[in-house]
Amino acid sequence: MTDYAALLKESGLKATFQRMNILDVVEKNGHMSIEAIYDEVSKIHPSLSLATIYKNIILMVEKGVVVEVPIAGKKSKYELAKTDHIHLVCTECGEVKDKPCIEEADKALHELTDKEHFKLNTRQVNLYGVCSDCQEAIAS
Amino acid sequence: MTDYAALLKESGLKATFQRMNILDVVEKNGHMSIEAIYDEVSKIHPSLSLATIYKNIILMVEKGVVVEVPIAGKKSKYELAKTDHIHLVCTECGEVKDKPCIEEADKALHELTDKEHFKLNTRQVNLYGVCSDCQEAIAS
DNA sequence: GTATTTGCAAATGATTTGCAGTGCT
DNA sequence: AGCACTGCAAATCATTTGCAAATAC
Repeated sequence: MTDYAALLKESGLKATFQRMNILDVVEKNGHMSIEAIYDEVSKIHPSLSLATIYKNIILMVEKGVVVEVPIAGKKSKYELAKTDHIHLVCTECGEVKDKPCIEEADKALHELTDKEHFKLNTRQVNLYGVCSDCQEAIAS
Repeated sequence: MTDYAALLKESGLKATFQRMNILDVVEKNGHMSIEAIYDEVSKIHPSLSLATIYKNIILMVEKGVVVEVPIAGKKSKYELAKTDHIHLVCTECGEVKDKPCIEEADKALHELTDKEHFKLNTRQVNLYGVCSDCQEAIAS
Protein backbone atom coordinates (compact mmCIF):
# COMPACT_ATOMS: atom_id res chain seq x y z
CA MET A 1 0.00 0.00 0.00
CA THR A 2 1.61 3.09 -1.28
CA ASP A 3 1.52 6.52 0.28
CA TYR A 4 -0.33 8.26 -2.51
CA ALA A 5 -0.31 11.67 -0.86
CA ALA A 6 3.48 11.67 -0.68
CA LEU A 7 3.77 10.31 -4.21
CA LEU A 8 1.59 13.12 -5.54
CA LYS A 9 3.38 15.85 -3.64
CA GLU A 10 6.75 14.65 -4.83
CA SER A 11 5.41 15.09 -8.32
CA GLY A 12 4.19 18.59 -7.64
CA LEU A 13 0.51 17.71 -7.51
CA LYS A 14 -1.92 18.42 -4.72
CA ALA A 15 -3.13 15.38 -2.89
CA THR A 16 -6.83 15.59 -3.54
CA PHE A 17 -9.35 12.98 -2.54
CA GLN A 18 -10.06 12.33 -6.21
CA ARG A 19 -6.45 11.70 -7.14
CA MET A 20 -5.82 9.38 -4.26
CA ASN A 21 -8.88 7.41 -5.19
CA ILE A 22 -7.77 7.13 -8.79
CA LEU A 23 -4.34 5.88 -7.77
CA ASP A 24 -5.91 3.50 -5.32
CA VAL A 25 -8.20 1.77 -7.81
CA VAL A 26 -5.49 1.70 -10.45
CA GLU A 27 -3.07 0.07 -8.08
CA LYS A 28 -5.66 -2.47 -6.91
CA ASN A 29 -6.77 -3.40 -10.41
CA GLY A 30 -3.43 -3.27 -12.15
CA HIS A 31 -4.44 -1.98 -15.57
CA MET A 32 -7.53 0.08 -16.21
CA SER A 33 -9.17 2.01 -19.00
CA ILE A 34 -10.45 5.51 -18.31
CA GLU A 35 -14.02 4.24 -18.22
CA ALA A 36 -13.15 1.44 -15.83
CA ILE A 37 -11.43 3.88 -13.50
CA TYR A 38 -14.48 6.11 -13.64
CA ASP A 39 -16.87 3.26 -12.85
CA GLU A 40 -14.75 2.07 -9.98
CA VAL A 41 -14.02 5.44 -8.42
CA SER A 42 -17.67 6.43 -8.76
CA LYS A 43 -18.60 3.74 -6.27
CA ILE A 44 -16.62 5.51 -3.57
CA HIS A 45 -17.06 9.05 -4.77
CA PRO A 46 -20.21 9.26 -6.89
CA SER A 47 -19.96 12.97 -7.65
CA LEU A 48 -16.58 12.63 -9.32
CA SER A 49 -16.79 13.59 -12.96
CA LEU A 50 -15.34 11.86 -15.99
CA ALA A 51 -13.63 15.09 -16.99
CA THR A 52 -11.70 15.01 -13.75
CA ILE A 53 -10.47 11.52 -14.50
CA TYR A 54 -9.28 12.61 -17.93
CA LYS A 55 -7.57 15.70 -16.60
CA ASN A 56 -5.84 13.79 -13.86
CA ILE A 57 -4.73 10.84 -15.91
CA ILE A 58 -3.19 13.17 -18.45
CA LEU A 59 -1.50 15.13 -15.69
CA MET A 60 -0.25 12.06 -13.87
CA VAL A 61 1.10 10.54 -17.07
CA GLU A 62 2.99 13.78 -17.72
CA LYS A 63 4.40 13.71 -14.22
CA GLY A 64 5.35 10.08 -14.56
CA VAL A 65 3.15 8.81 -11.75
CA VAL A 66 1.07 6.74 -14.11
CA VAL A 67 1.93 5.02 -17.39
CA GLU A 68 -0.16 4.49 -20.48
CA VAL A 69 -0.38 0.95 -21.82
CA PRO A 70 -1.64 1.11 -25.40
CA ILE A 71 -3.26 -2.09 -26.58
CA ALA A 72 -4.05 -3.12 -30.14
CA GLY A 73 -7.76 -3.07 -30.89
CA LYS A 74 -8.77 -1.51 -27.57
CA LYS A 75 -8.48 1.70 -25.70
CA SER A 76 -5.35 2.32 -23.69
CA LYS A 77 -5.11 1.20 -20.13
CA TYR A 78 -3.18 2.89 -17.36
CA GLU A 79 -1.05 1.52 -14.56
CA LEU A 80 1.08 2.92 -11.76
CA ALA A 81 4.61 3.66 -12.90
CA LYS A 82 6.96 0.91 -11.81
CA THR A 83 9.98 -0.94 -13.14
CA ASP A 84 9.62 -2.13 -16.73
CA HIS A 85 7.86 -5.43 -17.21
CA ILE A 86 6.15 -7.56 -19.81
CA HIS A 87 2.41 -7.54 -20.48
CA LEU A 88 0.53 -10.68 -21.36
CA VAL A 89 -2.64 -9.45 -23.05
CA CYS A 90 -5.47 -11.94 -23.41
CA THR A 91 -7.36 -11.18 -26.60
CA GLU A 92 -10.37 -13.12 -25.33
CA CYS A 93 -11.08 -11.61 -21.93
CA GLY A 94 -8.97 -8.48 -22.23
CA GLU A 95 -7.05 -9.16 -19.04
CA VAL A 96 -3.50 -7.89 -18.81
CA LYS A 97 -1.00 -9.72 -16.63
CA ASP A 98 2.41 -8.45 -15.59
CA LYS A 99 5.55 -10.52 -15.80
CA PRO A 100 9.06 -9.45 -14.86
CA CYS A 101 11.46 -8.53 -17.61
CA ILE A 102 13.88 -11.07 -18.91
CA GLU A 103 17.53 -10.32 -18.32
CA GLU A 104 19.01 -11.60 -21.59
CA ALA A 105 16.27 -10.05 -23.66
CA ASP A 106 16.85 -6.66 -22.07
CA LYS A 107 20.53 -6.82 -22.72
CA ALA A 108 19.91 -7.64 -26.37
CA LEU A 109 17.51 -4.72 -26.71
CA HIS A 110 20.07 -2.34 -25.28
CA GLU A 111 22.68 -3.59 -27.70
CA LEU A 112 20.29 -2.92 -30.53
CA THR A 113 19.51 0.64 -29.49
CA ASP A 114 23.17 1.39 -28.79
CA LYS A 115 24.09 0.29 -32.27
CA GLU A 116 21.40 2.58 -33.70
CA HIS A 117 22.48 5.53 -31.55
CA PHE A 118 18.92 5.55 -30.31
CA LYS A 119 18.53 7.03 -26.85
CA LEU A 120 16.28 4.45 -25.22
CA ASN A 121 13.77 5.67 -22.73
CA THR A 122 10.97 3.22 -22.12
CA ARG A 123 10.45 -0.32 -23.28
CA GLN A 124 7.05 -1.75 -23.93
CA VAL A 125 6.59 -5.44 -24.53
CA ASN A 126 3.09 -6.73 -25.13
CA LEU A 127 2.44 -10.38 -25.84
CA TYR A 128 -0.99 -11.00 -27.31
CA GLY A 129 -2.62 -14.39 -27.05
CA VAL A 130 -5.09 -16.43 -25.02
CA CYS A 131 -4.68 -16.91 -21.30
CA SER A 132 -5.01 -20.36 -19.76
CA ASP A 133 -8.44 -19.60 -18.28
CA CYS A 134 -9.87 -18.57 -21.63
CA GLN A 135 -8.34 -21.59 -23.35
CA GLU A 136 -10.23 -23.81 -20.93
CA ALA A 137 -13.42 -21.85 -21.39
CA ILE A 138 -13.16 -22.22 -25.16
CA ALA A 139 -12.40 -25.93 -24.99
CA SER A 140 -15.47 -26.69 -22.88
CA MET B 1 6.50 -4.39 -54.71
CA THR B 2 3.76 -6.66 -53.64
CA ASP B 3 0.86 -7.90 -55.73
CA TYR B 4 -1.89 -6.24 -53.75
CA ALA B 5 -4.71 -7.59 -55.87
CA ALA B 6 -3.66 -11.16 -55.16
CA LEU B 7 -3.09 -10.41 -51.50
CA LEU B 8 -6.59 -9.02 -51.16
CA LYS B 9 -8.24 -11.85 -53.02
CA GLU B 10 -6.48 -14.44 -50.91
CA SER B 11 -8.00 -12.73 -47.92
CA GLY B 12 -11.49 -12.80 -49.41
CA LEU B 13 -11.62 -9.11 -50.21
CA LYS B 14 -12.34 -7.52 -53.53
CA ALA B 15 -9.42 -5.77 -55.14
CA THR B 16 -10.73 -2.25 -55.39
CA PHE B 17 -8.77 0.75 -56.50
CA GLN B 18 -9.15 2.26 -53.03
CA ARG B 19 -7.77 -0.77 -51.22
CA MET B 20 -4.80 -1.13 -53.50
CA ASN B 21 -3.99 2.51 -52.98
CA ILE B 22 -4.23 2.17 -49.23
CA LEU B 23 -1.91 -0.82 -49.24
CA ASP B 24 0.44 0.95 -51.56
CA VAL B 25 0.89 4.06 -49.43
CA VAL B 26 1.10 2.01 -46.25
CA GLU B 27 3.83 -0.15 -47.72
CA LYS B 28 5.75 2.84 -49.01
CA ASN B 29 5.55 4.79 -45.77
CA GLY B 30 5.94 1.93 -43.35
CA HIS B 31 3.70 3.07 -40.51
CA MET B 32 0.79 5.42 -40.92
CA SER B 33 -2.06 6.85 -38.94
CA ILE B 34 -5.55 6.85 -40.44
CA GLU B 35 -5.31 10.55 -41.17
CA ALA B 36 -1.92 10.19 -42.82
CA ILE B 37 -3.24 7.43 -45.05
CA TYR B 38 -6.18 9.61 -45.96
CA ASP B 39 -4.00 12.57 -46.84
CA GLU B 40 -1.68 10.47 -48.91
CA VAL B 41 -4.29 8.46 -50.77
CA SER B 42 -6.29 11.62 -51.44
CA LYS B 43 -3.47 12.90 -53.63
CA ILE B 44 -4.01 10.03 -56.04
CA HIS B 45 -7.70 9.53 -55.54
CA PRO B 46 -9.23 12.78 -54.27
CA SER B 47 -12.80 11.55 -54.04
CA LEU B 48 -11.92 8.80 -51.60
CA SER B 49 -13.69 9.30 -48.29
CA LEU B 50 -12.32 9.03 -44.79
CA ALA B 51 -15.10 6.58 -43.94
CA THR B 52 -13.80 4.25 -46.59
CA ILE B 53 -10.36 4.31 -45.04
CA TYR B 54 -11.80 3.47 -41.65
CA LYS B 55 -13.93 0.66 -43.01
CA ASN B 56 -11.08 -0.83 -44.97
CA ILE B 57 -8.47 -0.59 -42.29
CA ILE B 58 -10.79 -2.32 -39.84
CA LEU B 59 -11.55 -5.00 -42.42
CA MET B 60 -7.95 -5.53 -43.40
CA VAL B 61 -6.86 -5.76 -39.78
CA GLU B 62 -9.53 -8.43 -39.23
CA LYS B 63 -8.31 -10.32 -42.26
CA GLY B 64 -4.72 -10.02 -41.14
CA VAL B 65 -3.52 -8.06 -44.16
CA VAL B 66 -2.66 -5.05 -42.03
CA VAL B 67 -1.55 -4.77 -38.41
CA GLU B 68 -2.30 -2.10 -35.85
CA VAL B 69 0.67 -0.56 -34.04
CA PRO B 70 -0.63 1.17 -30.93
CA ILE B 71 1.67 3.88 -29.64
CA ALA B 72 1.62 5.53 -26.22
CA GLY B 73 0.41 9.11 -26.35
CA LYS B 74 -0.56 9.03 -30.01
CA LYS B 75 -3.06 7.47 -32.30
CA SER B 76 -2.37 3.99 -33.61
CA LYS B 77 -0.46 3.50 -36.80
CA TYR B 78 -0.91 0.69 -39.28
CA GLU B 79 1.56 -1.38 -41.24
CA LEU B 80 1.44 -4.29 -43.67
CA ALA B 81 1.43 -7.62 -41.89
CA LYS B 82 4.89 -9.16 -41.96
CA THR B 83 7.11 -11.21 -39.68
CA ASP B 84 7.33 -9.88 -36.15
CA HIS B 85 9.85 -7.15 -35.56
CA ILE B 86 10.82 -4.45 -33.11
CA HIS B 87 9.66 -0.83 -33.33
CA LEU B 88 11.90 2.04 -32.41
CA VAL B 89 9.53 4.91 -31.71
CA CYS B 90 11.04 8.38 -31.60
CA THR B 91 9.11 10.48 -29.11
CA GLU B 92 10.44 13.66 -30.69
CA CYS B 93 9.58 13.30 -34.37
CA GLY B 94 7.13 10.42 -34.12
CA GLU B 95 8.98 8.26 -36.62
CA VAL B 96 8.78 4.51 -36.24
CA LYS B 97 11.65 2.37 -37.45
CA ASP B 98 11.60 -1.39 -37.88
CA LYS B 99 14.33 -3.67 -36.61
CA PRO B 100 14.46 -7.44 -36.89
CA CYS B 101 13.61 -9.51 -33.85
CA ILE B 102 16.38 -10.80 -31.64
CA GLU B 103 16.76 -14.53 -31.53
CA GLU B 104 17.62 -15.01 -27.84
CA ALA B 105 14.98 -12.57 -26.74
CA ASP B 106 12.32 -14.40 -28.68
CA LYS B 107 13.28 -17.70 -27.21
CA ALA B 108 13.07 -16.26 -23.71
CA LEU B 109 9.62 -14.83 -24.42
CA HIS B 110 8.38 -18.18 -25.62
CA GLU B 111 9.68 -19.87 -22.50
CA LEU B 112 7.79 -17.34 -20.45
CA THR B 113 4.49 -17.87 -22.21
CA ASP B 114 4.91 -21.64 -22.19
CA LYS B 115 5.39 -21.61 -18.45
CA GLU B 116 2.21 -19.54 -18.09
CA HIS B 117 0.23 -21.81 -20.41
CA PHE B 118 -0.46 -18.68 -22.40
CA LYS B 119 -1.13 -19.33 -26.07
CA LEU B 120 1.05 -16.72 -27.69
CA ASN B 121 -0.18 -15.13 -30.84
CA THR B 122 1.54 -11.86 -31.63
CA ARG B 123 4.46 -10.12 -30.04
CA GLN B 124 4.72 -6.40 -29.95
CA VAL B 125 7.91 -4.70 -28.84
CA ASN B 126 8.04 -0.92 -28.86
CA LEU B 127 11.12 0.92 -27.72
CA TYR B 128 10.47 4.59 -26.99
CA GLY B 129 13.28 7.08 -27.06
CA VAL B 130 14.99 9.66 -29.24
CA CYS B 131 16.40 8.79 -32.64
CA SER B 132 19.89 9.88 -33.64
CA ASP B 133 18.60 12.60 -35.97
CA CYS B 134 16.51 14.20 -33.25
CA GLN B 135 19.37 13.99 -30.76
CA GLU B 136 21.51 16.00 -33.14
CA ALA B 137 18.73 18.48 -33.77
CA ILE B 138 18.30 19.00 -30.03
CA ALA B 139 22.02 19.39 -29.42
CA SER B 140 22.41 22.10 -32.02
C1' DG C 1 -5.32 33.85 1.13
C1' DT C 2 -4.15 32.17 -3.17
C1' DA C 3 -3.34 29.12 -6.65
C1' DT C 4 -5.08 24.64 -7.96
C1' DT C 5 -8.46 21.69 -8.72
C1' DT C 6 -13.18 20.20 -9.40
C1' DG C 7 -17.69 19.47 -11.72
C1' DC C 8 -20.73 20.71 -14.91
C1' DA C 9 -22.22 21.62 -19.51
C1' DA C 10 -21.03 22.81 -23.86
C1' DA C 11 -17.63 22.31 -27.74
C1' DT C 12 -14.79 19.72 -30.39
C1' DG C 13 -12.89 15.74 -32.57
C1' DA C 14 -12.80 10.94 -33.88
C1' DT C 15 -15.11 7.00 -35.38
C1' DT C 16 -19.27 4.55 -36.94
C1' DT C 17 -23.46 3.85 -39.33
C1' DG C 18 -27.28 3.77 -42.87
C1' DC C 19 -28.31 3.89 -47.28
C1' DA C 20 -28.53 4.86 -52.31
C1' DG C 21 -25.57 4.38 -56.03
C1' DT C 22 -21.31 1.99 -58.22
C1' DG C 23 -18.04 -1.41 -59.43
C1' DC C 24 -15.80 -6.00 -59.02
C1' DT C 25 -16.05 -10.84 -60.51
C1' DA D 1 -26.64 -10.20 -62.46
C1' DG D 2 -25.59 -10.14 -57.74
C1' DC D 3 -23.24 -9.07 -53.85
C1' DA D 4 -19.58 -6.34 -51.99
C1' DC D 5 -17.91 -1.79 -51.78
C1' DT D 6 -17.99 3.31 -51.85
C1' DG D 7 -19.21 8.03 -50.61
C1' DC D 8 -21.91 11.07 -48.41
C1' DA D 9 -24.26 12.94 -44.44
C1' DA D 10 -25.98 12.11 -40.14
C1' DA D 11 -25.39 9.79 -35.70
C1' DT D 12 -22.71 8.37 -32.07
C1' DC D 13 -19.00 8.16 -28.94
C1' DA D 14 -14.65 9.92 -26.85
C1' DT D 15 -12.09 13.63 -25.30
C1' DT D 16 -11.29 18.52 -24.28
C1' DT D 17 -12.39 23.05 -22.77
C1' DG D 18 -14.20 27.18 -20.16
C1' DC D 19 -15.63 28.82 -16.12
C1' DA D 20 -17.69 29.47 -11.43
C1' DA D 21 -17.53 27.25 -7.05
C1' DA D 22 -14.80 24.43 -3.85
C1' DT D 23 -10.45 22.82 -1.74
C1' DA D 24 -5.51 22.03 -0.53
C1' DC D 25 -1.69 24.02 1.51
